[in-house]
Amino acid sequence: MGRSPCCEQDADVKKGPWTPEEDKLLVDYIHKHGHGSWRRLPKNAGLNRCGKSCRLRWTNYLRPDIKRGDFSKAEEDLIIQLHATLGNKWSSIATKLKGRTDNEIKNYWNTHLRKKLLSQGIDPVTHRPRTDLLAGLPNLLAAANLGGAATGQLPLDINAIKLQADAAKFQILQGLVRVLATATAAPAAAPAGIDLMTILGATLTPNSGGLLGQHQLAGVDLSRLGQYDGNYSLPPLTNSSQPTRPPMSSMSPDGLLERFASGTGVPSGDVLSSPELGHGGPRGSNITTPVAPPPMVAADDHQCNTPGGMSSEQTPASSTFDGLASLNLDDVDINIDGCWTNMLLEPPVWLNNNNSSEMYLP
DNA sequence: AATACCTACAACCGCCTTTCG
DNA sequence: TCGAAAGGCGGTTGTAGGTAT
Repeated sequence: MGRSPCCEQDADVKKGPWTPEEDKLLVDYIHKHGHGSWRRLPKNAGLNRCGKSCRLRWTNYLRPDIKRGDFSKAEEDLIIQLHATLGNKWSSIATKLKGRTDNEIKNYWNTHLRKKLLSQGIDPVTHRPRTDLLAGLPNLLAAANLGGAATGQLPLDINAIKLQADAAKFQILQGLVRVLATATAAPAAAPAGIDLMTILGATLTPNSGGLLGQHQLAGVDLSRLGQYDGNYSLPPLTNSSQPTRPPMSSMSPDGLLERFASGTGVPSGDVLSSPELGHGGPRGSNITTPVAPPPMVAADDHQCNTPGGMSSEQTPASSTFDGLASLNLDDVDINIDGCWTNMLLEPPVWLNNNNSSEMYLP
């Protein structure tokens, strides 16, 4: 227990990238003698390296059966599938991918697959749709409002905070948009996933100190709620199968978020102006909000009400800002001069096929 | 052209488990 | 049975090359 590093006793061993000469010495020695004891190998092979370093160099790079080059789609899918069941057990995953090393798979995961999943709105840790987008809302809104407070005591760059809050709000809004958009089509396909309605319900219901006023339920056909099976999943963020729309970057989420945060509700057809927070999007950019999905779960769902807004789904490995850079904002279906109907090309069937106006608040 | 920033990946570090005398 | 040595694993860091400003 508490063993010292294997090479600590020899401070002169070389570290850093291997040279071709060192590689040759190592390969030649192993071909002749096998690796035997890794600790004794460097001395026997004439290498000024730690045995552990030799082992890693051999197993991760020099071994003849290592397959190099890009990962195929099949390999990608297999890694994702295995990671979903095994977690970060890279060595176990590597045993299923012939010729790939655990280190290579781990690196590929961290540099490619993790980002890929994030861009699709999937938590790479849980392999389930991300919930932290909504969970972080209260704190981020608080940060955004710092600029309006006459505190003046903190030596913080308020503009920087605003920028951060703006960026986060865009992402949060994306999450809301996707939740709302998904809710319209979800009954057709409802694979296992998080309970988004639970999240929205707990987040938005007035009883839970949420964001929306109770009266917003008026006009919603609650009898159709049975169509919701509690397992809506998020669609990929970069779904661009819909007609071209103005880029999201041309509108501001401030108004919408402010309304959500205030608990005053958003009347149907209500055109929200942006500058509530004083640093919003372009002047005159308006958005019209559809009704949020009705709260399905009562305020006794404490998951989203805990201090700090952390849900049990959230992990340190996926912060609110993760994947922000890779998000394709231009694919978010929000129209600056119209309403969100463009993003809801399909009728809101889960509420009422005959009268889409029920999607809007009175 | 110079610099800053980003990305990918090889390599290292430290802890845990297994093996062996 | 115990403890040290060795191997293995996952997380993290360093760096080279590419790209943007």
